[in-house]
Amino acid sequence: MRDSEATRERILEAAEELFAAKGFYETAMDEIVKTAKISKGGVYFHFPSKEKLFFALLDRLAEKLQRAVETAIAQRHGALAKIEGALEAVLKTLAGKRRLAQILLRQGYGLGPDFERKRLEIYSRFAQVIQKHLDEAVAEGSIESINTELTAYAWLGALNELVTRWIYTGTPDPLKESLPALTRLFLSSIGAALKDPHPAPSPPP
Amino acid sequence: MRDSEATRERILEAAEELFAAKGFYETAMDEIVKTAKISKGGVYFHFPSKEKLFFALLDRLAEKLQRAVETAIAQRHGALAKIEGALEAVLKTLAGKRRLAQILLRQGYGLGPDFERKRLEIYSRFAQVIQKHLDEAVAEGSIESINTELTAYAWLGALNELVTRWIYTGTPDPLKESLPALTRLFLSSIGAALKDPHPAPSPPP
Amino acid sequence: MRDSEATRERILEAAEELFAAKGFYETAMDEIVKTAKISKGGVYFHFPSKEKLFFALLDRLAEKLQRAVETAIAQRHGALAKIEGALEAVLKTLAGKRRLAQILLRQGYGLGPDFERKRLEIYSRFAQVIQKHLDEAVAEGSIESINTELTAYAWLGALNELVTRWIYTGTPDPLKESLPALTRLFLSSIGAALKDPHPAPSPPP
Amino acid sequence: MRDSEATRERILEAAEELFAAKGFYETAMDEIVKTAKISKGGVYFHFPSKEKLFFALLDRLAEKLQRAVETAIAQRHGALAKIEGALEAVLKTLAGKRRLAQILLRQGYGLGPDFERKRLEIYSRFAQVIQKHLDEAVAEGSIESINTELTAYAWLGALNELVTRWIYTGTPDPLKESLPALTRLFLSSIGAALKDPHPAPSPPP
DNA sequence: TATGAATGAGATTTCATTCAT
DNA sequence: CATGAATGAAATCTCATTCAT
Repeated sequence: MRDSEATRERILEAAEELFAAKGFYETAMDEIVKTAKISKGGVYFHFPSKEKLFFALLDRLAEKLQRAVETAIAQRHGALAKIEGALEAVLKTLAGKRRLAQILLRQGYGLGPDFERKRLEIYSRFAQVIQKHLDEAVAEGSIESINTELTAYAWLGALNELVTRWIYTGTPDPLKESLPALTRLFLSSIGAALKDPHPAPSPPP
Repeated sequence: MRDSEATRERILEAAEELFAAKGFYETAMDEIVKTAKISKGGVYFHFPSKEKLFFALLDRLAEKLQRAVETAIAQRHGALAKIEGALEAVLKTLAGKRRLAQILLRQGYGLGPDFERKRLEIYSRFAQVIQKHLDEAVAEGSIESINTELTAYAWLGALNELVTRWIYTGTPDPLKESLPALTRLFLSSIGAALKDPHPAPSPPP
Repeated sequence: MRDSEATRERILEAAEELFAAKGFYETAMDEIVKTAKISKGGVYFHFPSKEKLFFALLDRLAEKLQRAVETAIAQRHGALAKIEGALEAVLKTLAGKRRLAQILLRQGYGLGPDFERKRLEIYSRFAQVIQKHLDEAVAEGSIESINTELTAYAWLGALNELVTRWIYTGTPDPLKESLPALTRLFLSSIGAALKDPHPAPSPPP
Repeated sequence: MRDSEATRERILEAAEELFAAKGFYETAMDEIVKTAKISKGGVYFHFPSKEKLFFALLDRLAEKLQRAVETAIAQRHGALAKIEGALEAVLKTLAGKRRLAQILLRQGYGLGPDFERKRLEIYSRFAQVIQKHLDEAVAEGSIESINTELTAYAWLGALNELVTRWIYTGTPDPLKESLPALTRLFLSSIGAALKDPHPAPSPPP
């Protein structure tokens, strides 16, 4: 049982590496088999098909990201602060894990309806988290009433595009350079102002 | 000579239809051949490979969209108004041409580095148009100074995600429902207000 | 494991038969697949390409012939006798194995530079055996000093042409008729006399 | 009519260049068309098929070589001298025309029975010339009675192999280095001695 | 005579998946 | 649980040849 899980993990690890680098179609099962140092039959024992393996990977990565976001959110108070925290968590996590970002944001597109459906499902989960906190911010009176669903997806798409550019072109640096600008952009878009993230040290009494 | 161009057109037409519906990898050259009512060799006479055919298609569609945007922009005056016009033009064009939108926004992702490079190149063209007008708006004093490049890509990404959802889920309706909300979102994000097309009842004096 | 080797053998057998009869280009992988009673993928599991399969075959046949020659040489004593023995062994082996001869001597010509390189490599191996024994004969004083390298290749070429004619025209019969004449020709060419295996009636005193 | 012949010549020239460099199968009609700066239909107007074009080329080249040989032979007197002259002529001609040699000696092998038949036919023509003069030498009493047919083909084969090596490996230089050794080898093989090719100037009376 | 777009059969190769061991 | 040889459908691409202009 323990061994089996380790094998499964090795397969997912190999698949992550290869899918991230070359995409779903350009990655052959043979390569995964070789990279994971397992046999063909071994892979098919753990995953019934290449597609299912890809989906399992997607779920795993989405969960990872979701956990990072949830942790960040839990540590802050106030809807707007939570939103800022989530944004920061997403960028930090994706910036640190190129492979994760590549698969979650770019792979699985244009691979036919099944893949698209899966991607929409994953994005929905994130969109709902964002939307929930936006709704709370509205309820709190922190921001004006807006179309929170549309806003959530717009943010997701913007993030996706920008992270993709970081991945492929290397610029601008996600955290140091863009995070404040992006946060400001997002908050502006809902009519809120950025709480000074680096407040000057208050003078001693 | 005239006929030759017609054949080329027929191939592109068939490719557009099939790639949009099933994606690059799930579309076989045989199907394009059958749909275009041409022979296999005929396709390869006009396009040296499946990939090159796909890229030619991408270019053609990008041009179409670009022309629509440019026309819309030319008819308006003032940077902000041009931006609103472009947004409307993009949404109108994409909403009316599902296939165009699908290929430009969703296909060609996760198909390996070559495809991604092509996509980045096309998006750059649009981003530059947006950025140029944002820069003008800043210069005019219509909006505050912001990171216009980041904003341009963020908008593109947001548009992409929202249009994708329209395509796959059918809701919300791009023009009637979302255009005002989206325009407001975008303009808010740069600290500008929507020129009230649907004036709210004016408050009592 | 054992079975795998048998399959490989079956493929080589089929390839030998077909390449010999029709040449490299005129033989389709489909035919090899059918003849070997294996699947297409099966062939490609054992040989990465048609060309590699052909080369593997060439090596195998060259080895076979080389073994026959070496055995014949080992059984004789004296450089000249060894040369005669080798000649006889080559003719006997090739005469008995038309397919082997056809592939080794005629196929793989005019198939492009890669093929020619391979052929030159194989011929070199044989030329070196001949040359070595010619050098020994010179050292022994059995024959005068000559350009042994050139002689080795000349003999190979002569053999090639004659065997080819036997193969295609059926005449003259390689062993019964030509062996003595050819041996005499070769030995004459290096200034040595045939050790009379068929003594002419001795002249009257 | 005049133009037509020039076109035909251009096609043959292009075909010669390409077939020599890459072989029959590796040369596409498209390449010939491009090199000859003519259209597809143009080639097919002059030659009914690729195979026929190749054969026409073979014939043309064989004729060229034959003429060189015949000229050389006509200038000498005595069967043995004629043989020496022919040998020299062949080597000189082939050494000066790599492409000619490549096609005549190496291309058209292993391309299936039709090609082999053609090659045998061409070689026969040369063999007959050699044999005729060998027979004359025997009749003259210049050499002992031998199997002249076998000898003719053996020589042809030897020449073929050696010229091939010159072509592909560049060594040894055909004329300067090998001609004397080869001539000696050939003459030895029929029991004749080389007539000093560079006689010391006879002293004045 | 010449053009070149079009044909279409056929070639090699790939690869997800299976299954006897 | 794991192995890896084998399958076979399908994919992309080639290329000699034709024919309307």
